[in-house]
Amino acid sequence: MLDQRFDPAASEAQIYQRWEEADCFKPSGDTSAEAYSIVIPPPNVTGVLHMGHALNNTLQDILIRYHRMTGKNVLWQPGTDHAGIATQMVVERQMAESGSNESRASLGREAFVERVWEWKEESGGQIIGQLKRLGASCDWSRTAFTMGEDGSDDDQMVRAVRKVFVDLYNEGLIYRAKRLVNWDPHFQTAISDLEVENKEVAGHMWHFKYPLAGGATYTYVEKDEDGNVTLEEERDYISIATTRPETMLGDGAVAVHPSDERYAPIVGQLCEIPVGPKEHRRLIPIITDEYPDPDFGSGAVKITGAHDFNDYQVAKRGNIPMYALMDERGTMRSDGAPYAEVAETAGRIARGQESFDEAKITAMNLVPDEYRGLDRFEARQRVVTDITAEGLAVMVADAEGTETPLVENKKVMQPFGDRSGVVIEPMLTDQWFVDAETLAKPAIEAVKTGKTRFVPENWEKTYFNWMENIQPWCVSRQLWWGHRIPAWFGPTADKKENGALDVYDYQGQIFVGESFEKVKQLASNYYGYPVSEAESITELQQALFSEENNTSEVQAEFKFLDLRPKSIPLVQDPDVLDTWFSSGLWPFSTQGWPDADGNEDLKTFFPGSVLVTAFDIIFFWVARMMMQGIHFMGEVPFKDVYIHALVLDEKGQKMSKSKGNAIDPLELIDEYGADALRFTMAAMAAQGRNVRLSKQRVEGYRNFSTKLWNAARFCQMNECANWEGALDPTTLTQPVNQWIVGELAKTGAEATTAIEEYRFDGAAGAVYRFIWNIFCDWYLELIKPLLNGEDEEAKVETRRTAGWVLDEILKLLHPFMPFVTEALWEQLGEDGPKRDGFLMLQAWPTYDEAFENATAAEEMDWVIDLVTEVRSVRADLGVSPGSKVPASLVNASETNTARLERHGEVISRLARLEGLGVVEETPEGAVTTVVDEALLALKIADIIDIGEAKARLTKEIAGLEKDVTGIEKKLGNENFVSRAPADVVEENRQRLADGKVRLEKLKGALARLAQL
RNA sequence: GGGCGGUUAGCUCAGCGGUAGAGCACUACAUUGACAUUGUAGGGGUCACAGGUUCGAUCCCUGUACCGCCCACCA
Repeated sequence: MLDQRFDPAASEAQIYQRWEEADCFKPSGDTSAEAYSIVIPPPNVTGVLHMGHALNNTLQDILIRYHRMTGKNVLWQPGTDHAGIATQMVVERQMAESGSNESRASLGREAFVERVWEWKEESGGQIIGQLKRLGASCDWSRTAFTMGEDGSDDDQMVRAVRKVFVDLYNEGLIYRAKRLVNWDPHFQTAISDLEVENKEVAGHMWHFKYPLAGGATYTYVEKDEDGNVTLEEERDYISIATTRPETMLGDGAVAVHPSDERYAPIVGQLCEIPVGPKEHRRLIPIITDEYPDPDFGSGAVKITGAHDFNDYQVAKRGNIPMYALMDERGTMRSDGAPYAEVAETAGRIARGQESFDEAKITAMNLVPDEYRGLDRFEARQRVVTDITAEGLAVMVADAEGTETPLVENKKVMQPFGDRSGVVIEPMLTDQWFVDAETLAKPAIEAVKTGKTRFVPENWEKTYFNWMENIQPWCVSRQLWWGHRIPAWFGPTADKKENGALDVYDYQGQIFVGESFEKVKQLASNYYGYPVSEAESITELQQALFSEENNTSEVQAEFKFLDLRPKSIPLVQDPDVLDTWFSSGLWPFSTQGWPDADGNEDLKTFFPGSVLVTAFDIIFFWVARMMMQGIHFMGEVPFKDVYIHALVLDEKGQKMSKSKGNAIDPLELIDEYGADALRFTMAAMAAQGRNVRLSKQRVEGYRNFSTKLWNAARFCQMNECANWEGALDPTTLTQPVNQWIVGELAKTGAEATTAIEEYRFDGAAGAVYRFIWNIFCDWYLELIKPLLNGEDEEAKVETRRTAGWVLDEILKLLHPFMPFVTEALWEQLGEDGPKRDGFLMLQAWPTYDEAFENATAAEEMDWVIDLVTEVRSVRADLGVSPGSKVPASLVNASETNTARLERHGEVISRLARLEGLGVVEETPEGAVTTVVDEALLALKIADIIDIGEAKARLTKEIAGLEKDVTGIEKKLGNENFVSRAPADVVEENRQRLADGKVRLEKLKGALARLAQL
């Protein structure tokens, strides 16, 4: 006998364990069956399950369980992501909080990475355990990790990443370049555009005067739209607006639009940056460029190529030097020569008296001595203060004529690191870039031609928009935790005819290969000398300088001539790859690529059937998988991309720990069970919307599972449970049984279609309604008389049908509520013939047309309508619920007379009636109502308020009259009759006829009431 | 500035060219009879606004207003 209710806390883990031990999650291996595969979006290895995961993985598990039941060879590929920045951050924070003196720096690279591996081993199982609690039926024996087992050279995952890097490099699709990139001063690494969040913050716009060189002046003229002069004055300066005064120190020019007549007289002249020691004021040229907007601000823009993305473009176009001002922590540089000296050089460059190259500019630190080492925001304040003190701020007069510096308070968009939260600084650095534009082209094409389909479709637009405007992808990170870039730097060297080398710098030459062994070959061919691996530049320097190697004279710094070294030292790039670089390979790297022996799985399970993810990582992940998948596999990585909503709190806010509004899915599982949470996720997963989660909703679905449990309990008590074999609907004789199997078939079809179309809410809703509103509310009530009756044949048939329908219900509900359904499947099976294995491995139900019996459906609808009508009348007229009311059906048709004979007992029972039969005359003292063609008479006139009964009828008549009038009007409209589809017209005629008949009867009933 | 989406019952949301729906909440009644994590009945909506297309619009089109989100370089 089943317990009173299902206890998720006690059962779920145990059921899960038995599935797992029985290898239920593994692919069937039946290669004759269609393959169905999904790769899990790998959660951060050290992460914890949040509501987004709960939704994401519930939907995947529904698909996986459904397709597994349909007999496919199903793989749900699990795994975790090493999550470079996030994990490194966690471990660093732990060390800081532990109170020990250890830090990343103190440990050094090797020990620190070792520590992260330890942390991965320690906490990496947590999220997987949590996914198991949710019921995720992944094949855990294949659990993958984006860094492989141990990150060693021969690890398959590592080899996959290296091969991709090397191949792309050799194809010219990965290159190293000095570019302006987003720099995170907190983590001290470059990050990609996507990892930057632009936020609007309160800022200021300062206006400063850049005096013309040598006190030159010009006539500044402003005109309105009609060309009338509105301002004309002599000026000895050009006015500049900036939100970032500290970057003035690195200005290389002032730019104006070529069409801007105001500044035409001074284009080509020099002006002075109004900051820094007076005696070393730096001069910069006034140039023209298309970039400045003459209508914005003063129309003149300072150009700081090394600290602003727009300025960078202008500087590149105009060959303007880009002076870097900050170090990797975002503080003002304090390296290099004293300011006076550097400013002098810069001056000569500006006047065209000295040539320059990239290396030279990079080495120049133009931060005045007194600002060196300052934090960038502190420096900003100092610059503003100093300029203002000198009277070079643009002044504005108030109403009383008092002049104050012009400082506009305005909202400015500022870039923040999505992980660090600090202001991102554009920095000129050497980084590795992927030519995303080239890779994007076939990825765009694949979606255009439908090889990959977005569901819902509208996300294609988002995808196209981003892909068509894609920028080079910066893939190098100055972190320690991640895939080390397989590139080695060696000295730039010329080979001389005598076989000796002239070496010009330490690491100008790049060798890319999958291992040092391969690179060694490349490099020794290149140099004509053996090569060795050095740990660092220092080591490399020492090697080059060492006596035994250096047979030459050192002519100048960085130059070694006539070198005949025993070996040439190479240093591996210290940087690691962007996490998404390896995540992008996930669909095939998890299937054994690039190894030949991995190809069976690869053939079977690649491409994936569908990728299930939220829209916030379309760019980060989906796009990258598309690009890398198509490039390396020659095929799209998945056929469908199902984009689901974000989980928000009840108020529609994004859940986050910091806001404190996060609901922990594990707490919900503890409280209501995984099934309830899963069903909530499915029911709320309407396409293209956000999911607002409330506990109440989860509680409601927990109640649903209890409802099912009790229905099963009822079946069990009545010996309905667990009958063997299939059910042949054509052998059924009882209308109620014929009807329920038809309703079940409809539900099955509805649920199946909905799942196939990724309408999880539709599928969940269909099953929910069938179970609660049809099976429990009606069917179980309707069969009670049969189960308790004398007719043995009918009893057997009913037990059999009820038990069979219940089993079918368990199958249909299983993908949504795997635990309670599996528990019922098992426990119901205990009394009868043994179950044929786990529910989760049963075949998904399909039903042919024989299950639908229209006659039985009409009959049972009539029964239900009749009962409902009586209940409604009774409730409205205040008849006490317990009392039995004498009732009869007046002038019923033959059909309904027969129906009443069959179902009179159950109708009487459900509607609390007695003496129910068919009569020809309306009995005395009866209140009547209309059911179908007949009048239903209830002998309650003496116990109710006649006024209320009248009111009830009057209201119904009024409503019906409104309907009838509306339809009459419609049918009176010639255009409607002639243009509307025939079936719609016919339907309306029928409704009108039915309505009129009913109306007449209701009016008759009201008249009769009036006589009482 | 560009793009996407939303506006339907008190709340959260489905629906979608032809009778406006669900869950929760609310109201009334019901308790030995599978289930109070329950049952029965009920109240509640000019489907944001304005035009248009159509025999017919909550649904399609155009515009307006608010509300979200994403992308974007205005110093």
